[in-house]
Amino acid sequence: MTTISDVAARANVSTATASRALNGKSSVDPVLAARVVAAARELDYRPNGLARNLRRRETAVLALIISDVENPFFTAIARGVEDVAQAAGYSVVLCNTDEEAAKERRYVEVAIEEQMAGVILSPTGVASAVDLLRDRQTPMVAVDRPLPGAATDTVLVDSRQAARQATVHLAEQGYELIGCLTGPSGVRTADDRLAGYRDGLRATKRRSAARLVRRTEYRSAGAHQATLDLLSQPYPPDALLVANSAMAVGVLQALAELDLRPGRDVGVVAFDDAPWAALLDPPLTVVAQPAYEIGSLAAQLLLNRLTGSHTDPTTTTLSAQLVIRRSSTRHP
Amino acid sequence: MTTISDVAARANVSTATASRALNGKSSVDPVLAARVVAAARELDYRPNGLARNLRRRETAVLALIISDVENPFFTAIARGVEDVAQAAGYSVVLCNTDEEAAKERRYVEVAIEEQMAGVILSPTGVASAVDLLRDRQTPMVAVDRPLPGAATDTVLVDSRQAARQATVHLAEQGYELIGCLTGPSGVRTADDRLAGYRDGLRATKRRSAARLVRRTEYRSAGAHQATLDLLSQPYPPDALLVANSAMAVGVLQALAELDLRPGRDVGVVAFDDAPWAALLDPPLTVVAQPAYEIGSLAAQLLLNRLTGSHTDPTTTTLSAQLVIRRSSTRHP
DNA sequence: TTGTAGGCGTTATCAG
DNA sequence: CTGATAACGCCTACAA
Repeated sequence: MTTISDVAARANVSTATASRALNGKSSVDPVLAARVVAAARELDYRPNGLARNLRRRETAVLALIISDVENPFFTAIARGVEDVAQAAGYSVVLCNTDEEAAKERRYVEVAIEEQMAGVILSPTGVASAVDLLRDRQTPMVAVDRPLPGAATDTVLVDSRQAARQATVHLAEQGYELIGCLTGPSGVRTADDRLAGYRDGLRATKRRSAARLVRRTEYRSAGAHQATLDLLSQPYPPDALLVANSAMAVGVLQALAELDLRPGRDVGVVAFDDAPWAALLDPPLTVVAQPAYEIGSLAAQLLLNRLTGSHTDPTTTTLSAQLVIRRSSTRHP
Repeated sequence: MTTISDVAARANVSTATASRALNGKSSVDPVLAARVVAAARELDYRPNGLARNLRRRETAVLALIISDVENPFFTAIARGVEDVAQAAGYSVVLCNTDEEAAKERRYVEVAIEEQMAGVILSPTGVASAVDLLRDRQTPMVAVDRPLPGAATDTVLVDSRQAARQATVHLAEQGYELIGCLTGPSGVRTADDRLAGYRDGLRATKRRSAARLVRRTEYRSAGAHQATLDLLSQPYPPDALLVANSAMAVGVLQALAELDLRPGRDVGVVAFDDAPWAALLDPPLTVVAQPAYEIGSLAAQLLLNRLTGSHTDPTTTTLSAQLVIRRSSTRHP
């Protein structure tokens, strides 16, 4: 490994001058600077980031800790984060928690130990991991889900309002027994979507019934089973509000197996506008969340903190958009 | 920031002993060890990974450099990598190149500068970035696409054979003018799929015609346009082989706009078995690639190198599976 | 403008 | 088994 002192030696200068020349910081005699740059090129010198960061006590790396790399909602967030971070010279490390508090904690520890500059995370719920960051005053932004103690910049989507709107929409289409399939209890977005669903029922003078609600993990398999379960009841729901797109896959599979057609037999609205939603027959009505914007905004907030802004933490709530397609209208 | 010497001081031992106790390496008097551990806990000590890695000259982080975080094929690879890496105590950094050689190079440089333990990448084609790794002898595994010079462990899928098989399948279903939509020239998987398509035509005594082939980037928008283009010709194709699932979205959109029904009007087979493929009407025939296995195998190979295996580089070619659904059969 | 020298936090070496 | 001490590679006072 060639080090800066190799470069310095070859250029016949001190390591200090070499460092200065390479970083373009303080003023260096152009002649010497040229010699240094030439030497560096000849030796194919690459700075050792570890040493540099150890010295500078910071790393130009941001951690983005999310609960599912395979969920398009989160990968869209990742793009938003990455575009902004890149532009500012930061790299982004994507970490996958699988909704497990233990993994989240582990990744937070990694972020701390590697002295990463900041963390963007969608908290799994339990606050434990976050306290570590708070204690160390590592800049942090919460996305998608708020943090309990919440002296933290946060970017959310108004899930509850969106769920309410979707539910009202289903009611207006004439569906009577509207069911809801949401994520695990304790996961804030799942709770919010359920609350919004109940708001919607109330607004349209419907009674909410526990038998119309199922909670599973935010994945296809659970939703599939839950749907079969819901629809095998005596008075099954004639519409479903589904809390994310992975679950929607399971729901639609189940409906197909039961030979029920979305829209005609069972109204369906799902969160997240996946690229394939419009391809289905009938096309799937969705609640489109501004995922890319969440990511880019979160990154922007984090960068502001990194450059020393000491304003009070803000919470931004973006709104989602109901995109009505035919899975939620009474047409056959 | 509390350092190891704080811990040592509080436990009344030297930093050396503290380090040993904390790492459980060499044998330490149980009494002292206990004091150290207690002190560390009381001070909420977190080791500084930078310093440790600088000293150890290695980092327990692997870089996974892929061309598109939003492509389910790559996220599935990521899971495979992550599961294996995690189990071995490594963290995984996911980097997104957007198929741009410049970004690839940048991430490779980051990986080198941060002294990451190894790199798994799906090369964009140009070899430049890879040479950096070779020169430094950073352990590396190529996935999905081979490397030119190729003294490197590689995990591939037999795209060509799979494309051939898919094409033959379409021919056997009675489609006469089979077209092909593939990725950019120079991207190996795109070239292979095209070659396999031509193999398939040849095997079924069909002539290949340039007018039945379109190449665009591996994304939905380009495929959409290309499909409109292909089908607006005098003698349009009656079947299409599509090189990935993002492109399939664009193709299916275009078909819907033209009021053409997959299977009946235009046979369609696409690479990658996305979770939604079976939900479409008609369900989409796909070439399922073993993405998770690619990732886990690649990670395993990399870990072997890290632990000092000096065997010759291997190239593993996994096979893909044609999953026949109704988009490629003549039923209406 | 340049060079010298010290330290970032850890771990490895080598005496004791 | 323990403790000084010397690196790891880089950056930055400080002095020249």
